[in-house]
Amino acid sequence: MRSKGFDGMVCSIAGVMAAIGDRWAVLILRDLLCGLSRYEDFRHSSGVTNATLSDRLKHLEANGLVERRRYQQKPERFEYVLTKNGWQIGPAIMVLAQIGDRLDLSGASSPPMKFVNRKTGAEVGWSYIDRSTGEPVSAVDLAIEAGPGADELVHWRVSHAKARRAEAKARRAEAEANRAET
Amino acid sequence: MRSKGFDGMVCSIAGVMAAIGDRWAVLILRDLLCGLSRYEDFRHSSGVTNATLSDRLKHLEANGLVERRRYQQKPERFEYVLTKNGWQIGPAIMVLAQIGDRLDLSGASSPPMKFVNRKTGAEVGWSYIDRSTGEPVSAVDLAIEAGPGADELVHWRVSHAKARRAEAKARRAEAEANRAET
DNA sequence: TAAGCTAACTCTGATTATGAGAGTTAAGAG
DNA sequence: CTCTTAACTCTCATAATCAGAGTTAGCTTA
Repeated sequence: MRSKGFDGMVCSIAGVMAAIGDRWAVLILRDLLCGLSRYEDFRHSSGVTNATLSDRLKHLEANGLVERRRYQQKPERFEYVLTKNGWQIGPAIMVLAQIGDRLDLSGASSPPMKFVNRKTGAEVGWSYIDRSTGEPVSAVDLAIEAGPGADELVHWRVSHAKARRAEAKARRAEAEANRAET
Repeated sequence: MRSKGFDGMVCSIAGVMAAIGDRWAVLILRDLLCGLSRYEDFRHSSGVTNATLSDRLKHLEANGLVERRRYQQKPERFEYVLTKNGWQIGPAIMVLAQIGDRLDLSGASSPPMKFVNRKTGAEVGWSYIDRSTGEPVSAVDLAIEAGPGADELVHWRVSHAKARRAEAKARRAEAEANRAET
């Protein structure tokens, strides 16, 4: 894992990606969320190689997302379980799965996995919501702003993006004008 | 990108991760969602190196998430914008950001970015919802099942996970019994 | 007219990660 | 005494990444 450049970034997204590690780790997390817990489970489930799996488990452990613990002595055997923090990654995996289904990237013609309410059996999805009212919010109404923890780069990103959108709008207006002229 | 093993997997999560590419691509996607669009924007924003950025943009384009287009001639200059499919990745990035904030992985003491409703200014979050009723669903009620597109491996994963949970339960019961004995 | 500058790259060479698979350890099973 | 299982570690060839230099084409400033 070449995390150079990811360390020291002020960005929640970069932070989570660094904590996870790479795409193999995402598959391990998927398996952990399903309920798998052993080295050989992960190997069988995702086809990851020994060196990579071993490394990724250590990384997840070092980042507090996974806990390694002995489940038997004689011979010693270990399993891996999600920590409290590790469970927090769940929603990201679920959203990823549903995006994959929608964009038809699963490799199958219909969803290989589904998420259900274990009490009612109903299918579960997700939605943007207004944090104060709890009302659903449409994707088109979503805007990104600098938060209280923003550093200079984040401010640059947000304001520069605004400028880019303005430029694009101006170009569209000009193109429109040119078309009207002819 | 060593995508060996990711090709041919029947898994929506692996599919999206393969389409995205790696964590640098996630940062590029973040920037695109913010509104940045040019090569130098991405470089400045994420600190990615030339070779990697160039490669990642090509990969995203090849996977239909990003479109490269000329925005001026003399000299020729290009920009990158999200395609319709590319916009679908948005929720994943947002969820990732909010997880990072909650786990305090942003590198700052408070969120560097926030998501708001551009109409009302209210902060936007997300929630699990029941797909038929639209009611919110609690994370503890969420269960993963094999879907209609599941192949043998997915079925194995789901049923094996169930077995693992049963084993863990039995071990806990035994440990409980031992403790009661003494 | 020449030297700088900008945007969007490509190229190079040293370093680091990955994939495939063989080997290790410790214990129980046949 | 050999086989099997679980959880790894080791090796080596190959592929990806980093840092930074170079390229191209048309401005712009002196």
